[in-house]
Amino acid sequence: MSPETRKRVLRIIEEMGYQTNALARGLATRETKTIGLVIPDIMNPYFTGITRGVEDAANQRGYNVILCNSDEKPEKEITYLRLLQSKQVDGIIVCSSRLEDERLSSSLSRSKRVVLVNREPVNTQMGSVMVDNQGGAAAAVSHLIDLGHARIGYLNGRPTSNSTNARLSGYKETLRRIGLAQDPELVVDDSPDINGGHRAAIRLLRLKKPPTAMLCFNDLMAVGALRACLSLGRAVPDQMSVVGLDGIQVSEVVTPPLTTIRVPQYDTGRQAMEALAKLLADESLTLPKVVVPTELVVRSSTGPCPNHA
Amino acid sequence: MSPETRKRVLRIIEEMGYQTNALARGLATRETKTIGLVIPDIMNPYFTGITRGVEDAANQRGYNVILCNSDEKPEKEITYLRLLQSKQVDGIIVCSSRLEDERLSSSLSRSKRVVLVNREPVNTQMGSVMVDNQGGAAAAVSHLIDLGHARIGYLNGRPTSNSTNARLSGYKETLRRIGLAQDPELVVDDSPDINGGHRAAIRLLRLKKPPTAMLCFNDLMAVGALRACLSLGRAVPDQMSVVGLDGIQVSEVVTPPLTTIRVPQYDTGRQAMEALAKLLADESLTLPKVVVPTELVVRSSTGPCPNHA
DNA sequence: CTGTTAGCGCATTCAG
DNA sequence: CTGAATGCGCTAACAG
Repeated sequence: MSPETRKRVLRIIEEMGYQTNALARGLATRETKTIGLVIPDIMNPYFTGITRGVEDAANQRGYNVILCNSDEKPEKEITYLRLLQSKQVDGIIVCSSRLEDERLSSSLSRSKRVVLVNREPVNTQMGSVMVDNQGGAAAAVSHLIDLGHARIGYLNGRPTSNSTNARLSGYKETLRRIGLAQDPELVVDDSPDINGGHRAAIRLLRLKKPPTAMLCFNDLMAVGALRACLSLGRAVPDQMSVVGLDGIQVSEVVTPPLTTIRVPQYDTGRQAMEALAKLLADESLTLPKVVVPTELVVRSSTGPCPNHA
Repeated sequence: MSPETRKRVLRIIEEMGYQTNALARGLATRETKTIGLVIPDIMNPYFTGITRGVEDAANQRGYNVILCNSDEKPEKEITYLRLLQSKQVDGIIVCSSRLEDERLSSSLSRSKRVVLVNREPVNTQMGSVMVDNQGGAAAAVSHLIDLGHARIGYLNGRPTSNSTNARLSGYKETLRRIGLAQDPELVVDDSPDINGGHRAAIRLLRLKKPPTAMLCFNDLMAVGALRACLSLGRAVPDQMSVVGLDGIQVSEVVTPPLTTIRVPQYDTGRQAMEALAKLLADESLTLPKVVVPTELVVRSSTGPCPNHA
């Protein structure tokens, strides 16, 4: 055909909004430019940040992301994993999976590229992004010890979560390292949200020998603890110090602003996607394993130990 | 083959984790069981709730959702829309689009099923889910008037957004209906976040004749306003009433807890997906158009007008 | 370097 | 009712 006709045809095609069918392309090339993201719950601000980090990094590299909320239910997680693979996603990022190693790896086809967030890889083909939860909790405890606190309570989340265990052991480890007594009644479990924090804090406050400071599994629990102190008439930080973990937005908005350990959610997500992109680009590369650091943010919910002053 | 062999083959297939290739199926059936969700920003708690509502309803119906953050940038939105269509999603939900009608409809192929959230449909083939923003703002103003306030400031968001305009006109409309004077200097624009609210509130508080109450475009701005009051020494609600809009989680956690207009984000998302599913199921159905109601939640940031008492 | 063809893995159609 | 052929729209390998 003449070059002129050709041009006209191309322009018309453009005008009519023609776009190549990505399904057909995917079938032919075995590349969909789509990845799957499995998280417990997008409504949890912690995972919201991760999601945004993943999406930005993905978009930048020409990938789309399919969002899956597992609600920490193993069956839901497995169903999503199957679905994602049947949709031929190029890779999958799984956050805070609660599946046993066995079920997790059997739900993933051997060839699928996977990056785990907040969980040790279950085989040698997965990348991983680990937040330094243990170090974060340790820094929080050290901060309280520096302020003179010796009886430090810990509001634990649900013990089945990886982050929970890492943070708990950061707490215990630090107490031991410093040589402080560990009173088992100072560690209480509850759901990792505001209500759970409230309940757990009340239990601690009603102890015969209550702690002078409380470290909380996450900021949401810390907010609940703040409220518990308020309702029982304990002034924060004068009579009770409270420190959270995560550094979500509410932590700076509550009264008093929360001393917390900032965990860079956005960056975690971004790194996860970058690790996945590396796996996707180069098969034989050494597995990406990144550790995301945490940072102590001192605000107004912690102060010197009253008895100690 | 023998039925026994057959059984064994099927079992092996099952064990090896075989799953049908959704790409190939999609190519053949022209149905991908995937939808696209375009929102400004998942980090905004308002959209987080919508997203979860969409995802739940989608999952329940066997759909996956591709998440797209547009950051309210027209080019980004258009790019995503093209991408989603090239991936042959069955339908698209677009939240708070800032595109002009022309560009929005030309970015969508005529056959694609679309549901708009917080925006009037631009043609007769789209479904829509509208939050009753105007009614919500009106209820907030009425609440303040009932408390005796006559000078009511309004912290407006960016005037290019649909929600902003609806809320602003709810405010103006109510003042007019009651017969209260409208002082233009009582309406200030700023970015719809904590810092924007802080700045805007300061401007209002420094007026020669400051208002006795402030209505804020959203809860984030209201939190900023609360802080502004604190920093300028105005007691809330004794010297200044503040009301927010949205009912996100922070609104109940700040001090004092915010009186606000609750907008059911989750339900908005859910309804949007249900509307889309209807469009997908039945071509000739009357277009789903749903209006989501709002609800006044009175907490502790509003009180009687001091001069009036 | 351009133009043609086979095949990706399904669903659907048609024949047996 | 079961089994083989056709095509979905694209890319890749191939031939001209």
